[in-house]
Amino acid sequence: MGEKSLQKRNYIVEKAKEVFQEKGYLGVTMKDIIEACEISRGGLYLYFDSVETVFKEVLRMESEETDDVFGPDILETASSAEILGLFLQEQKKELLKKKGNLSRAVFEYSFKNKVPPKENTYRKKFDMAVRVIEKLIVQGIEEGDFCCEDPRGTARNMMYVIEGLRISSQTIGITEETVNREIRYLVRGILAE
Amino acid sequence: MGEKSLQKRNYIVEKAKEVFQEKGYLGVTMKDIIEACEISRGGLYLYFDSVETVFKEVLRMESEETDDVFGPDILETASSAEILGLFLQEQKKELLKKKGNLSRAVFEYSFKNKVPPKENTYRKKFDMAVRVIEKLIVQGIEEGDFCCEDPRGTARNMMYVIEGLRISSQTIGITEETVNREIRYLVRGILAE
Amino acid sequence: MGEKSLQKRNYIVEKAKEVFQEKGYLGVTMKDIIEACEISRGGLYLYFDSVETVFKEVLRMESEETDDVFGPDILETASSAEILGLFLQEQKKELLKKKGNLSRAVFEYSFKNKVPPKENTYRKKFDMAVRVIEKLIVQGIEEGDFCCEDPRGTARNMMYVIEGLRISSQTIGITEETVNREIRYLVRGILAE
Amino acid sequence: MGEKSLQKRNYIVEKAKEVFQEKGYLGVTMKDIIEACEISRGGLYLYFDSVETVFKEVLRMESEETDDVFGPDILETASSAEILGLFLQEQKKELLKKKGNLSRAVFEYSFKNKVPPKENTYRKKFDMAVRVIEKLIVQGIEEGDFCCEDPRGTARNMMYVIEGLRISSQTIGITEETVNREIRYLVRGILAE
DNA sequence: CATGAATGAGAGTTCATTCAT
DNA sequence: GATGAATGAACTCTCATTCAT
Repeated sequence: MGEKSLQKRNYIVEKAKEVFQEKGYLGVTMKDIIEACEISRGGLYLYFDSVETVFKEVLRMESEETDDVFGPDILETASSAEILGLFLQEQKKELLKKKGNLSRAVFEYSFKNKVPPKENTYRKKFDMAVRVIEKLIVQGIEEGDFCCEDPRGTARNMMYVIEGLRISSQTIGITEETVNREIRYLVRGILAE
Repeated sequence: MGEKSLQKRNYIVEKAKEVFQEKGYLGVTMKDIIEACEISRGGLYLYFDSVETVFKEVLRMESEETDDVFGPDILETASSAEILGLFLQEQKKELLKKKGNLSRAVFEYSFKNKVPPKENTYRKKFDMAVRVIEKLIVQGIEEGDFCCEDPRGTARNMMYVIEGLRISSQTIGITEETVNREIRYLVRGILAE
Repeated sequence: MGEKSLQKRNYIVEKAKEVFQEKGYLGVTMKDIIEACEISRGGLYLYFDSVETVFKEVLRMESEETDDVFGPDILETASSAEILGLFLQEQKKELLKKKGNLSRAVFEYSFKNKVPPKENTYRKKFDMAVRVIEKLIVQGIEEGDFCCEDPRGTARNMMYVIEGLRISSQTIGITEETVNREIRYLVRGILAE
Repeated sequence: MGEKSLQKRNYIVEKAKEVFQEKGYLGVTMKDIIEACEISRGGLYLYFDSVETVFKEVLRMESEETDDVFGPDILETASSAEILGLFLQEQKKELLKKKGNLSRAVFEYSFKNKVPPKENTYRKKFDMAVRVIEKLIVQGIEEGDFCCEDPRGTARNMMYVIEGLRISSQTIGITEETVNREIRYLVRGILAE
């Protein structure tokens, strides 16, 4: 595949991503993608042979793009407590955003395709986040900001709360105030008095 | 509709429920339900005019059936701490069970049909559970078993963790040990030392 | 079939007639008739085994009812010219009426079922009308009101104009003024100067 | 849509026209058209999304094709009386023909879809015909062949007779002799003695 | 007689997928 | 590479007709 084709492939993935953000995963048809891309039916099949293939690629690109949330500057200058605060704000922003939210699509895809843990990028992200939080808590304790007996358990707990908020925002709906309250609750639990 | 047809209607709902448990909501066709019920095309349409109508009825029946988790005996004899423990075990059992789990279907349905909070039975269940937990915590404090500064916040936190576990069990997959660990973490947070 | 049943049968025909007047013939289903009659599905089949059977009966009853347009009083006291005038007014009223008009149904039925002339009640009515008009013209000539070289041809011409107006009122739509104008034209053609 | 598809589209319209001529409008299904065209289900939907759309197109093409009945040669050399005679013969031929007659379909379509006069092509054709006949009568009077006090009324009368004959040929059935007789009657009415 | 539940054929419509150009 | 016409399977929904009660 030449460079031209690669560009087109990426273009398709970009456009398809918008469709998945809009409509979820189940319910998205090849036709939807074709129309979003304004290409021909056959054209899409040159690059992808099913909605699933496109979606997997969307996920792959997504995970490539979202590697570094925090720039090196922040990591050096800010305290762990501050970084954890930023991290949680980031999570809040993501789970509340209406447009450009792949959550629903990811959920729907996960429901249908039970992926073994090893290849489950969603799971990897979860575990990674737990480790990051844990590390921040440990550092925070050293820095005297936090106080916590079970950093790993607390980190996991935080992530499950975030997952709970994420799914709730897609189902029963939640307000920003609700998220703020939950985050405050989480942080209060580890603050050194 | 006579009593006979009411029986049949219930029969259809029962069978359809199994289908939704098996396949979720999106992706279930009238044909799936027809085959599960072993009735004719037209036969199903006598009772329900769309998959959605059937599903709503499944939910309605479900909510009717699951009213009283705790018998009066338990409520009188057990301590609040014990009841909360039972409640959490109940949640664990439900969110871990492979067969007979409507979670996926409910999620998929919620994604597609954003229901206003007032009519959202899923939300009502959530809020009800928060209130129940809060009350148990307060009583537990009085009974000297628990110690907690913000019973309502804690109750909400517990429910978001449970929601997080529920969605995780449907997506990344979780083991019973994981759930146990999270529940222990939650309980430890309110135990009086 | 007892008297009771006969009553019910007639009731069905009455109600079905309203349906045919409303919706034509093609497009009317057994269900439509059942709903109009507020009887059971099986109930209708006890009396009629198809929409066509019902419609034939509607036509039969219709032709029985519409025998004598003119009372004996009128026939004795009025002049032929006056009677012809009344007859044409009658035709006008019928072809213009919105509700209670079987024309469309009769047309649709005739299209589908080419009936041999002998049994074609619609045709019989046409021929009968031609004869009546012819007779009136002949009498009108004797009475000195009309002047016409070919009474039968004129009578036929009048009926074809009326048929033309009838179908036009069902397709392109016509106003009462249009019908008046045509009738005046027809009458002027036979008036003695 | 490229030229190729335009050809196919026209092909479909041609074949569908035959179906409508055969079976009328109501009662024609997409399947009928599909089978007549020997194409696939989906194939038809590429071009038309309902029976009605196809039928409208049939009518549109029909009206495009039947613009000029009379060549310029005839119009220059023949007398008005002769042209009127030709016109009436043309009408006769059309209303009597068994195959290739869209009348029934047009009637059925008109019954179902009351079209406002402005857009009603069937009505336009009627009005156009009235004007043509009127003009011929006026010219015929000038040429000394005709004698008529109310050319427009007469023209309208002729057209209503023709409409009457047309619907009669589809319902009660008429012979060529009947049509000839009526035409003779009409012409005799305007011939100068 | 009367009911209405049940059946299955058939109509409409959409879409994934292929393939000649 | 790219197009879009073509196919047929699958889905939704309606109705004529039957039949046990």
